[in-house]
Amino acid sequence: MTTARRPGRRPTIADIAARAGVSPTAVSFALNDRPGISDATRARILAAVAELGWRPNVAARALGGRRADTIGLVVARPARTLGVEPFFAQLVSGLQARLSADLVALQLLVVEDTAAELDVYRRWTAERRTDGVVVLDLEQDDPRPDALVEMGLPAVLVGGDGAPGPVPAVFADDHAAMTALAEHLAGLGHVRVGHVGGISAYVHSARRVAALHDAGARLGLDITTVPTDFSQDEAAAATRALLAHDERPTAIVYDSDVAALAGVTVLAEAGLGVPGDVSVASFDDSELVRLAHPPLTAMTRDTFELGELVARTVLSVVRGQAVADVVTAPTPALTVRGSTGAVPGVAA
Amino acid sequence: MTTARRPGRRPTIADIAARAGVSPTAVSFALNDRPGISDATRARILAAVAELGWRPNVAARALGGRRADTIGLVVARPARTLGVEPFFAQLVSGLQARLSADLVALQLLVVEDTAAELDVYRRWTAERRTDGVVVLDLEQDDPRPDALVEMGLPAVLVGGDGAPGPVPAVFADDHAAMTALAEHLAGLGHVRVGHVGGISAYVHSARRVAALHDAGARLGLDITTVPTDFSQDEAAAATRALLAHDERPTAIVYDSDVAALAGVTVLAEAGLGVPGDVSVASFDDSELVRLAHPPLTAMTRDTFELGELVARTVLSVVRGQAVADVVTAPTPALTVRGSTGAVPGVAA
DNA sequence: TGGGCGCGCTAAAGCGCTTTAGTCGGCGCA
DNA sequence: TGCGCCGACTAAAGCGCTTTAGCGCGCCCA
Repeated sequence: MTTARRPGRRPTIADIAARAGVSPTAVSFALNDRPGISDATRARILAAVAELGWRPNVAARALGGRRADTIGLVVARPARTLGVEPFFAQLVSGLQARLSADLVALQLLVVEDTAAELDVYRRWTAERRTDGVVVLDLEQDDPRPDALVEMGLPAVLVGGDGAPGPVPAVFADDHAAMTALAEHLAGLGHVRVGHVGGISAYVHSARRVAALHDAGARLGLDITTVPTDFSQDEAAAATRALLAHDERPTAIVYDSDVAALAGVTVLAEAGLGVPGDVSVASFDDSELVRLAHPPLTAMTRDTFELGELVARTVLSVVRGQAVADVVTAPTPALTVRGSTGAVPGVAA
Repeated sequence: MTTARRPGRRPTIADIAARAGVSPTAVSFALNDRPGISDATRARILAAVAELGWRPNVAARALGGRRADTIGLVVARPARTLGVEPFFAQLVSGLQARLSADLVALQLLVVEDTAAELDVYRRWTAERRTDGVVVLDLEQDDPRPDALVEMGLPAVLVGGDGAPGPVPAVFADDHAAMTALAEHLAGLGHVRVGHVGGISAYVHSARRVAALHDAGARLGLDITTVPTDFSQDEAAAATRALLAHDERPTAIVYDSDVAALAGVTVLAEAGLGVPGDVSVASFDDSELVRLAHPPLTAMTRDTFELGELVARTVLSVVRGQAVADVVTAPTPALTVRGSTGAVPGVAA
C-alpha cells in the first residue's frame, strides 16, 4: 500500500546461501564472524553478499533478541525551547557523528516531563526499540537512574555530580569551571557579582551555584544568584532584578548563552555599557556569544566533542564493555573576550 | 550480555491470548481493529493487555512487513554546523512533536554529502528501518526525488520550487516573502541593496535571489547578491565586500539569521550604525535575531509549526493517504524591528 | 428439512535471522 | 584397526507478530 515494491524482493540470507551453495546457517555464521566456517567458504559467502547487495533486515535481527542498533535520547523540556539552545543541537550533532560511524541510529524524542520520559523508556524497552539511552538534565534524587537499572535499559548520564551512581555518567567539572570564572572576575577587581542561574533542581545548575558561592567566600566576592528556567524572559527579568539592587553588581554571570544575550539586551536598554558599566560572562560558550558585541567572555567547551564522548561511552555500555563509573569530559576553559573588564573607576 | 534481563520476560500476545482464553490470532485481530471479533471478546482481550502491560514488539511487527513506525531525517551538511542553525533545531523539534504524538520515532543522521545521503536511504530501505523520510535542501536537478521513488521509499521534500514533482513537497513561498522584504526596503527609500545569499545550488536560495532581483527590477532597486555557504565567516567576508563597493549599499539583506548577526558585527567594527548608516534585514527570523541590538527586521515564520506540517504530511504519505503534490506552508511574514530605517539623509 | 451464508474464531504458515543440536568425514592416537 | 575428537557444515526450531485458510455453528430462506 505504502509504496510499490520493487519487482525483485530484497535478497535474504537464503538467497545468498543458495548462491554460495551453503546453508543459511553457514551464511549467518560467516556474517557474524563465528568459527566453524572455512576461509574459502567464508570468502565465497561474502562474495555472494556483495554481488546480491544483501543487507541485514534489522527487524529480523532484533527479533532474535539482538541489538536494535539504535540509541535513544529523550529530552524532557518543552519542544519549542530546544531549538533555541545551541547546547542541545551541538550535543546531538556530536552524538550523531559518533554513532553513525558505527551505523547506529539516534532516536530522538521530546516529552513533557520526567514521568513521560520514564514511560518512553519503558515502552522502548518493551518494544526492544533501543539498545541504550542517553539521559540529560539530572536532578537531585532523580528517579531515572534507578528506574533504568530496574528495567534493564543500558544508559549513560550526562552531567551529574561526579560521584559514581547506578548508571555510568559523563561528567564535566562545572565546579572547577565556575571557580575559574569567579577567579577571573575577582582578578579584575569585581566584588559585587550577580549570577543568573538555571533550574535549581538540576544537579549541574546547583553545582555551579555552589561553586560560585564557594569561590565567593574564598575570594571575598559578594554573590547574588537568581535562579531562572533558562528562558530569555526569566533571564531578562533576573537581570533587571539584579540591576534594581541597592548596590548594583559590577559583573553578571549567566548560566547559559541565550540567557547572557537576553541580559546584554537588558543592559543596553538600561543604558549600561558592557564592560564599561557592567562586565558580563556566559557560562556556556557558543556562536551566539561570539557574535554578540562585544563578544562575551565565556567558559568554552567543545559540546560537539562532548556528544562524541557520550556516544562512545554509551556504545561501550551497550556492548557490555567495561566502562568507568564516571567518565570525565574536559573541564570548560575560560575564554576572555571583550565583555569583561576592570571594575568601573578602578585601574585594573 | 548487554543487560541482565528481568526475570519475567515481557508478555507476548501468546500470554494475553492464554489469559483471555482465546487464540493469538484473535488477539492480533482485536489489537488491530479487524472485524471478526465480538465486542465482548475484544473487551476481554484488551483487559488482558492492560493487566499484563503488554506492548508490541516492533521488531516482530516490522518483520511481518509492517511499518517500522520510524521516520528518517538525513542531513547532508557538516555535523558541526547543525548546532548553529536554529532553523534545523526548530524544524526537528516540530517534526518530533507531531511524530511522537503518534508514537512514531524520528531517526536522525548527519552525513557528508548527497551521495552518502542516498546510501543511507538505500540502507534504511533494505533494512526496513524507516517508513519514510524527510528531505531537505533541495538542489537544482536534485537526484534524490527520483532515486527515492525508484527505491520505493516514501518521502516528503521541504522546500523546492512549488512545482509538482515525483515526491510530495511542503513548500513555503520564499519568493513572495522576499518580495515583501524588498518592498519594505524600497518603501524606506533604499535603492542600493546588498544581499548576502546562501548556497546558490539550493533551490530555495536561488528562488530568493530571483525574487529579490525581480522585485529590484520592478521597484528600481540596485541589488548586489554575494552568495555564501551560510557560514558566518563567509557572511562576514561578503559583508566586507559589499561595504568595499564604490557605492556602499544602504541596506543589506541576509539569507539567514546567523549570517545577519555576523554581518552586524562587521558593520559595528566598521563603525557603521544600524540602521543609521546601513539597514539590516534577516530573511530567517529566530531568537538570535530578536536578541541582537537593535533587534533585526526579519521574515518571520514558525519553523516549529513547519516541522509539524512536514510531519503530518509524511505520516499521510506513509499511510498511503492522498496527499497534495505540493502542500503550502504559510508564507513568512515581515516583522519590522529596529534594524531597518530610512535611507541616511532622507526623511522617510 | 436442508442448503447456503456469514459470523466468530482458530490452526498454521511465514517474515528473515540466529542459535542449538546435531551430522559427517577425516585425522591422531592407542 | 578402532575409537574418539575436532573442524566444517546443516537441519530445524524459535523470536513475536500478522495473515491466510478454514472450521463450526446458528440463522435464513426455499
